[in-house]
Amino acid sequence: MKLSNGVEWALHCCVTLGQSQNPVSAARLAKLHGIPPAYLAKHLQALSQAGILHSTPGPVGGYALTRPPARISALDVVRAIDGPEPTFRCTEIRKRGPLALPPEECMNACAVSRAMATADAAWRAALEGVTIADLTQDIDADSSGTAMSGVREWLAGAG
Amino acid sequence: MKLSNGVEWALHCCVTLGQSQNPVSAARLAKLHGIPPAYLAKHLQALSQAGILHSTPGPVGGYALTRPPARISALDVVRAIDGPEPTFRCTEIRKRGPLALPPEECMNACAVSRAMATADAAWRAALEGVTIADLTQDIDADSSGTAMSGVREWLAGAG
DNA sequence: GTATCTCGGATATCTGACATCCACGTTATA
DNA sequence: TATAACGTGGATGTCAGATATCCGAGATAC
Repeated sequence: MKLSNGVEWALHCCVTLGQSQNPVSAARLAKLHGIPPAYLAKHLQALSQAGILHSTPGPVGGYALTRPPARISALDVVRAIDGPEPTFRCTEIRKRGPLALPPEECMNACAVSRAMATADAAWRAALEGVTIADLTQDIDADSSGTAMSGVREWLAGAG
Repeated sequence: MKLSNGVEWALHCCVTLGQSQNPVSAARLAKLHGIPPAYLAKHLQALSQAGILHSTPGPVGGYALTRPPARISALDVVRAIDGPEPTFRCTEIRKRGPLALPPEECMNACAVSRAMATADAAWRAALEGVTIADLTQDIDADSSGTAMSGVREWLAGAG
């Protein structure tokens, strides 16, 4: 099991966009983070379709957050990039083999599926409790308060 | 992100093995659950290497649990099948691009990585709280107490 | 009105999961 | 002792999804 690394890019991009009042193009976001521009564009599209980012076409266009960083959770970003499907998909083993259960006894999810779903819910709850604002603050604290001001300067400059 | 469906098979096989005092061959486990025998054998090998199952070669051989079902957690099985790697791998974005941080400021994990690791720990903790014995009891309750007796009968018979 | 910059969807490549098979060592039974 | 049954490990083929890229549609500034 592996999480798409696009999630990491998307989270960092949301943190960055929280530092800018003007739209930032996909190309500049890619250059700032040192990642492939064409591929990042695909993930930004997903964030846009999920309602996390607002895109403005034309010159001086780009992407911007649709709401304050404190109202965007890490779970929102993960769902947008990785999809809403749970990590575990039940194959309904109990309906197969010589001891297969009749469909009328399989109305609710099987015990294995329920246990995995509970763990999945715990994972999602933890992600829901972290916002882009939290991540921004933590990243700034890690750098002794220089990271975000550096980002703002870079965004203001020519890049 | 997707969890290998071998995890589902492995959990069901552990529940089944908990109902048998004698070793059960991979072929019979596959037939009972209606899944491909050759592929299941691969996963059973992983469970054996992880110390969850004990294998006995030769005729009347097969697999058996190494400890009581109450002492085998769902996390043990997931780790054996899916590997110990966390769901999120940090690409160290902060070391790339024009604002790359020097290595001496990257001694500890970045904020994004920490947030994902926390969620991952919550997921694993939830799985650790569920044992094979719990799953067995739940499956039996779902079937009004007929499922496990049916499994025991099938294992005792020729199959 | 035009040129330019942007997003958006369609397209190609490539890794890893899924699934299978076979030769080998081991063990119980005849 | 010979034989049959079983797990072990490696090699192999197949396929979905992630990775990576390109070009057309649309909007804005000049």
